[in-house]
Amino acid sequence: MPELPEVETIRRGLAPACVGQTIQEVRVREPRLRWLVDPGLPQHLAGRRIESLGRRGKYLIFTLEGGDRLLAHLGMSGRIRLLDAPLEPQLHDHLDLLLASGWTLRYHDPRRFGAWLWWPAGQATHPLLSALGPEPFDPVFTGAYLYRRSRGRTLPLKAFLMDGKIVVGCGNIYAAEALYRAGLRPSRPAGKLSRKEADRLAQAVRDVLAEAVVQGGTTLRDFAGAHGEVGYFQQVLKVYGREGQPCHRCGSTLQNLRLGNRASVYCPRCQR
DNA sequence: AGATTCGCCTGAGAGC
DNA sequence: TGCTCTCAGGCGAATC
Repeated sequence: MPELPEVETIRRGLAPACVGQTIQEVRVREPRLRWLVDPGLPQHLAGRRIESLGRRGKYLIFTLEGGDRLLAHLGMSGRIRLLDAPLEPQLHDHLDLLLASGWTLRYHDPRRFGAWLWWPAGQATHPLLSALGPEPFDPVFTGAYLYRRSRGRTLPLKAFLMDGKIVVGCGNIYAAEALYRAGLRPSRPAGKLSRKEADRLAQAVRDVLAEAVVQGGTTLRDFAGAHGEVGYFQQVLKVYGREGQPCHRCGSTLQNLRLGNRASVYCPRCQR
């Protein structure tokens, strides 16, 4: 499940093969993704040069010469692989970008929660990005910021952290890990956060995500980078997926509670 | 407005 | 073997 570190890993893997390259052809085999792929997309992209590959939260942004953009989101199960030849597509290989260099960028997504969206240059902001909160590594993302935004909120801290309007990039895995590092219980109402705890939480979010980027993300089932390489952060996970196992810090049995239909593993002793 | 639930999807695993 | 059920979850939309 690609969260910020996985998307960043893919971006870094793709960039050297994409940036400066011309898109020769686009093949859409299955347009029914999160939103229907614009039938005009192949036309829009053919013959265009990719100027840069950026990231905003969990979105990849391909900027083309002239300022038009292509927005991609991997949803739950999306993968992008670089192939040195356009091999026979397999089940769930929904979309290909064929580059003039001979490389093929192939999108694979069994659950089809992902998206590929055309974003014309004339449109200054994209509606999916306009309401997003700061990047976790942005200097504005601080304890003071988290403290201010959490005032008056009653929802659980975990849901608060996973809200992209508060901060981007934190999905179920990294929200759970950050809360463990900060010693905060996932169910705690966000508004009850003290100023000091807000500092700890902001630091924990930054640290967890930064470390995960260094490790190349978390490979639990099938996440892989652009070249098929796996991530290593799963070896660092302290709570996610460890229900019933002992806390690495105090030995207590880790508990799982369901918050808004999502698994939330925590240590009942270390997290208050 | 904030909080909560739903819906979109398929694959893996459990249980029978 | 094969069926049914549950769970996984990003995130926008709908509802309370």
